[in-house]
Formats: sequence, C-alpha cells, structure tokens
Amino acid sequence: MKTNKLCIMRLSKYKSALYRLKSLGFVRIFSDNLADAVEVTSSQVRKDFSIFDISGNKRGGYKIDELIEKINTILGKDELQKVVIIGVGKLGSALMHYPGFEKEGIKIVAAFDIDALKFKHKEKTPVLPLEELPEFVRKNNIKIGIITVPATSAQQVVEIMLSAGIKGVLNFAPIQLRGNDDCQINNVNLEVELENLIYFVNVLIKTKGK
Amino acid sequence: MKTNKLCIMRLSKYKSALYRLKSLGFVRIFSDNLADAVEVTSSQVRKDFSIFDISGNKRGGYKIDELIEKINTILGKDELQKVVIIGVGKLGSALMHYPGFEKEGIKIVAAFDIDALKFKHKEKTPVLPLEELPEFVRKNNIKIGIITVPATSAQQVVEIMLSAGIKGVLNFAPIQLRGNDDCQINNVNLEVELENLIYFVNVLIKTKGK
DNA sequence: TTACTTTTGTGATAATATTCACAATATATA
DNA sequence: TATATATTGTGAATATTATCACAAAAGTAA
Repeated sequence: MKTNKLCIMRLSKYKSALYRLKSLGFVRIFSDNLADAVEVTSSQVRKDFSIFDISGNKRGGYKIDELIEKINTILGKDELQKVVIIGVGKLGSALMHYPGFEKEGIKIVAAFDIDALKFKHKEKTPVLPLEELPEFVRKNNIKIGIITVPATSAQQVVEIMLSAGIKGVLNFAPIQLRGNDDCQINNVNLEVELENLIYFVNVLIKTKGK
Repeated sequence: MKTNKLCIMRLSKYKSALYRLKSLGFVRIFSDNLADAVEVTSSQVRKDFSIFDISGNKRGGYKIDELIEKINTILGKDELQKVVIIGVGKLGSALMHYPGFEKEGIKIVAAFDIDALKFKHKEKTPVLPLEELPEFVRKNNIKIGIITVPATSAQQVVEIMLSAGIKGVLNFAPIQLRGNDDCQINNVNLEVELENLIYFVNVLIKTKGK
C-alpha cells in the first residue's frame, strides 16, 4: 500500500464532495462524478480507492454511504477528535468556533494563551493559561493541537506541546516548524498561499496579454 | 523554464526563511542553510533557483538581499497588492487584520458582506455591501479576492467575482471551486488540512505501538 | 603562485505520481 | 435468456518531480 499526503488530501475532498452529492439526493456515484467534483481524473479516483481496497461495482459505481464510512475509517474519524488551540488572537478565536470542524467530528475542547485578559475558565470552550496545557493534554488525552501564535513564539510553543505529549500540530504561524518521530507537524502558511496565487495571477495576466 | 505550484510555494518559503536569517545578522547564505530552514535538500534549492536563473557564487553562496529581491520580482511583489475579502464572519475578520499580509506588501483594501449589520463605511478597511463589489473592483483595479463565506454561498460569490473581473481567488469555503482561463482559484480547506493531520498522527501512533 | 577546499550549477538518474487502455464484469434491455 | 453497454480495477506506459554526483568556479592558505 503506497500512500502519500496528496492522496490523503484527495480522500478528504472526495468525502466532502460525497456529503454534498448525498444531500442532493444521490445514492450511488461513479468515479467520473467524483472526479468532476474534485477536479481530478476518474482513473485517479479509482487508483486512490484501490490503494485502500475500496471497491465499487462494475457498472454500478459506488454507494455513497458506504464510501463515506470507509473513507472516515481510513482517515481515523471513527471517534470524536479532541483538539486544542494555542494562541487566542483573531485567527485563533475564528478557528475556535469554525463550524466546519464540529461538522466533521472535530471538537475544539480548549484554547490556551499567555494573556490573562483572554482567560475564560467558564466558557463551553475555555481559554486557559498556557502553563495548564501539559496537565490538560494528559488528563484529556489530547493528541492534536493548532498553533495560532505569532511566528516569534511558535518554536517555543511547539517545545511545550511536544513535551506535553501532543502527537500532531497544525501550525498557522508563518514559520516552517519541524516535527520529529513522535510528532507530525503540518504547516499552513497563509502568506505563502496568497503569494502563490499572486504569482499565478500574474502569469495569467501576462499570457493573456499576448 | 519548468515551473509548478510546489516550486513557487518553496520560493515563498525560502523568502520567509531569508528574512529570518537576515534578521539574525546573516548577509550571505548557502543552499545548505536554506534547505535546512525549509526542510528540503540543498539540490532542491539550487534546482529551484536555476529554474528562475537565480545564481550565486561558487563557494560564496548567495547574498541574502539580492536573493530576496529576485524572489520578490519573480513572485510579482514589486508593487503593493490590493486584495478584497468577501465574507466578514470570524475567519474573514481575522484575515482582514492578519499582520502577515501587510508585512508582505499585501493590503486588504476592503471587505464585503450581505449583512447590513456588518457594514462599516468609514473604517480604514471598510466593510461594504456585496453589490458594491463590481464597481469597487473596477475603480480600484483589484485582481485578487479572498472568499470566507459559507460553502453554500461560495459558488454564487465566485460568479459575482468573475463577472467583476477578479483574476485570482483564494477560497476558504470548504468546497472545491473551479477556476477558468480568466481566473485562477486556489482552495484552502481547513477541515481537509486537519483531517490530513489526524490521518498521519494515527499512522504515527500505530507504527509506534509496534 | 599553487594546491586545497568549499560550494554552485546541472545533466543524468532515480523515485514518485498520474494517466492510459483494456479485460473483467455487473447491470440494463430486448 | 442472450446481447449490448457502462463502469470498475489495474498493470503498463508516461509524465512529473526530486536526488545524485561531479565538473567548474571561487575563495583560502601556504
């Protein structure tokens, strides 16, 4: 079985498209339909599925419900995923209440900061002092954390998370953080995303000009 | 010259690392140092540079200032980039004031929404009614827009943006939007990012268990 | 100046990812 | 039931991307 990051990303996207197709009343779909929805080829879809031994019916396509369930199992979404956020600035607060997470069985259970003005011990999703992170992580068996602190404190926060036993980090601080054998770090860099878009828009405009 | 999205992403990352290295007092760097900072191989760095005819000195490495300037030129960052945001929810507001953009010569010049309660005509970064978008885009020569509306209205918003003449869209709505020859659409899907992390954390935990 | 060392720049090579193309087969139709 | 048709599943072929490895150049030291 040969997996890679892009392939897993596509699985997520297939699933998201499947929910949509389901809500439109579809019960079965073909690799063609999914391919359209996610902008890949149909053989890509089938190849991805074959990697995970997902099979459909020749001529009958795939049953959406089964497909969603299988993909969820592969993605490890059988149980509720508890996640913490470190850094309660504007972006952190936005992600704290991001509706897309809850919908996907992902629950932000607490946030942490160093600014006492931000602490909210009694809220449904509390904001706690950063020094309480290790205890909280251990007590609640948290594996995943989101970093939304400034670049300058990101490395420091990672160390704290690592020693608290966090296994996965989604980092929004605009600095490339390094994982290790015990902890996977994925970086989402908003500037980089926007710069990338700007580049391709410029290319587009230039080639159109010709 | 053979470019691709990942290569451009890396250019952005190199630049960001270069700023950091510069602030630490470095004046010149080697492909090795950059490779470390961005977690790629040094030949990857040199290959990326050679694609864009960026050259250094054998044995002397690259001058940081020149490198930053060249990368900025490639990325089309010679002039201030004016960007609009559509959708002033929590995420939209967070991005409106995201400090990383301004630092990179990217300026959010206005935001748009359909909720009259959110309108702020007199702020430095105004929040305007969505129907004013086309006029605003034309008058201010806006090329780039960020979508932070719910998935259900994203497609509709894209149509408006396309007909207003927007050339590039960074879409945060959790639905894959399709660009065309006149408009590049890049999708950033936060659920997908988090699901991806969850998958790899599970893999990590399983393989560790062995 | 000469020998030695370090680092670039890049063609050749290897690894990875995607698409092609078609046999196998399930369903629909007559 | 027999025939036609649509769709999967996958090995082979292709395309893309990254790494290797080393000659050439530039700095350093003697």
